[in-house]
Amino acid sequence: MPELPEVETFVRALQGPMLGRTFVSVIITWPNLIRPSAAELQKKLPGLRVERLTRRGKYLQFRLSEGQTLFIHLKMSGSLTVEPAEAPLHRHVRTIFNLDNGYQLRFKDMRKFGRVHLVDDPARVTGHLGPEPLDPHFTAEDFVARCRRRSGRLKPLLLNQSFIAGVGNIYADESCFAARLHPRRRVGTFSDEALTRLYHALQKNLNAGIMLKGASIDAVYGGGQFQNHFQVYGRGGQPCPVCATPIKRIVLGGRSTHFCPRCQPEE
DNA sequence: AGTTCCACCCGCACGC
DNA sequence: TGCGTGCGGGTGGAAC
Repeated sequence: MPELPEVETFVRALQGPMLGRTFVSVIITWPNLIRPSAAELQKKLPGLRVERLTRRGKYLQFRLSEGQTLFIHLKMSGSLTVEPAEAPLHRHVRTIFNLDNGYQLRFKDMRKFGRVHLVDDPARVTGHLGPEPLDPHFTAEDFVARCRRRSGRLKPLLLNQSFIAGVGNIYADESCFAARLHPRRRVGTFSDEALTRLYHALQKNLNAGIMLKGASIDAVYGGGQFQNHFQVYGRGGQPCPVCATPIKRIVLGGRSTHFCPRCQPEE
């Protein structure tokens, strides 16, 4: 379910319980999620220690001893908890990582879209990702230049992880609204100024999401508060907070898309 | 001849 | 019962 801010929230919550811990064993109840294979994870992971826990795009990245890296992608419905081994097990837990202190890292994923990767070369998993939108080295000029090399429609481009990493459906819609750009327009039709507005809108919304511990829009992930600050996402038919025109909902690139037809004119 | 774009689709649960 | 929907993204064929 998470986008960048929600994944970041998981990373921060898990750092305390996970840093310095050593994996003891792995229990796999749904092998299809594991890459390269369930057998390989069970063979290689025991004895490896968590040295760093970070995020790259929407991946959680566990830097392990012996140069190994564990990636977890939560996709639409995944979540992670650290619980005592004796705590009741939820039926949607797909992978259980036993730790050296009697606790377990539990990967729960109702829809089974998530992925677990254990690799020696991180680039095999995240090498295709575009820049981090909140990286201070990634400037507005970089963003505009990147846009100038593309020809597609705006929103599908923002959702393309090889164009920019970590942006999903909510933050794309909210950022297009904040920058007053129609999500279906071709990116080449926007001025440098418009794209610079979008760059700042993305940073502002992603940072707000992180501050509020992400958005909780269903029962799978709770605790975040960003859903209370949506301007357009999920608000089809309701008045635009700026001009009171009803928010439109369309399908774009296969995803529901929300915008104000007056604040975000097409052409 | 690549490269880019876009619809489709992958389990599952929930609400109308 | 049935259908539409979903905080993602890989795939493959179509279109530049």
